[in-house]
Amino acid sequence: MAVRDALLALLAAGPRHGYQLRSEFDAATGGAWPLNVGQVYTTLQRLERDGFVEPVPEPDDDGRTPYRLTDAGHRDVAAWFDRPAEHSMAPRDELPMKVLMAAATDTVSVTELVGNERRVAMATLQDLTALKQRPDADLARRLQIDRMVLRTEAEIRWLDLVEERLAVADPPALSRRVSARVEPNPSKEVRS
Amino acid sequence: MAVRDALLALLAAGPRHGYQLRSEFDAATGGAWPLNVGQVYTTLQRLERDGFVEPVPEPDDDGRTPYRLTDAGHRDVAAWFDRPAEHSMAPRDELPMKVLMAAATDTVSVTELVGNERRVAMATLQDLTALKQRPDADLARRLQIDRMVLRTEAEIRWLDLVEERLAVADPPALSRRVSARVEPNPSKEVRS
DNA sequence: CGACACATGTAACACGTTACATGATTTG
DNA sequence: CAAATCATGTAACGTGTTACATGTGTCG
Repeated sequence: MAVRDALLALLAAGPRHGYQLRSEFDAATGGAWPLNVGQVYTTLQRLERDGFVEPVPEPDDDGRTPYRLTDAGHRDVAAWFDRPAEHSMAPRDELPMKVLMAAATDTVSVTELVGNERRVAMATLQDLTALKQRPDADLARRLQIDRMVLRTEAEIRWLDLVEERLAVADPPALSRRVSARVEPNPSKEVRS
Repeated sequence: MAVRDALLALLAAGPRHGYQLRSEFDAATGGAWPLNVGQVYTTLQRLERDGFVEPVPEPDDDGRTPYRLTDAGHRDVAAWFDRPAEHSMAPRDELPMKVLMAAATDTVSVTELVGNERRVAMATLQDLTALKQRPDADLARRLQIDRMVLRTEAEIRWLDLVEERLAVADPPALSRRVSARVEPNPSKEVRS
């Protein structure tokens, strides 16, 4: 619900029309994650359907109809800002998913996978520091770059950890095989 | 496409039927992110529609019909494992979204928001280290906990950075138009 | 004039997710 | 027997996302 929440947040500063929301969103996020204008209108419709926004009764001078928050909308924005962001257990992320599946299925070499990922991550790190050097970036952009740097460093350290714990029984094979190898593998798991 | 990819990866180890995939998924991810069985069947249908899996011609001894990868499916899994995980610019994440929107709209105190988030993050950190102590966790679970620890630490450092850069012109006001109260917001329970 | 930004929308689809319906089999 | 687990599926919804249609105003 990222887009939804973001639009509500922007509307908390006052009535806006669709196109305006798009440009303010771009400005706020520093241009990363370009937002398709159509999505703004779609989301706006859905928000109206759910009673969080409403069109301003009297249209603009130029026929544009700005939207404003309803009371419910205001409450929703406030709640969103108050509620701390979810630090999900995040196995949904692609990287841990890959690592766990590689470890579980034994169809790919975990060490190779980890090695690749680490190499890519370190390259990313270099790109990021290069980006940070350039002075043309605005504040939002720079903050996001910093976040990516910290995140990538954490990811690399995690990959080290994974290797440390999983590399034990993994042969240093060069060629990977992803093939159907049937193996009676009755794993029972008890949910906590 | 996390679920989709994960199921394909599991099927790379050999034909499986729906229920089996669910339990293996749970086992592989250590039980975090419980997967609704229905979703397995839904995803399986979509995968069949797209030509990545197919039901095994001869049903099981007990009438269950396992699915297996097609050639396209095998190629897809291999490609998934080969392709390094997307390190997205990730402004879609809730935390940076909140911070950037707060900074952009000036309807909430950024410092308060950052303070809250940091407090929550540090509480999470404590919960996580407590969880790590317990010996009942399997490998997958422990790896994910470690990842969350590293990630949370990175997030905290980022919040420090944000404060450093944004706190300049931000008055220590207590209430704004959209309140950002500090509720008795004790250590949020980490999903166990 | 032609290109381009402004501005609004719709249709269609993908994926994730939950709730529900329905049975067979096992087990206390 | 009753409850739990195994097992399969469907219906419905929500958000994100893209492609497309359409029109106005502006500026070189």
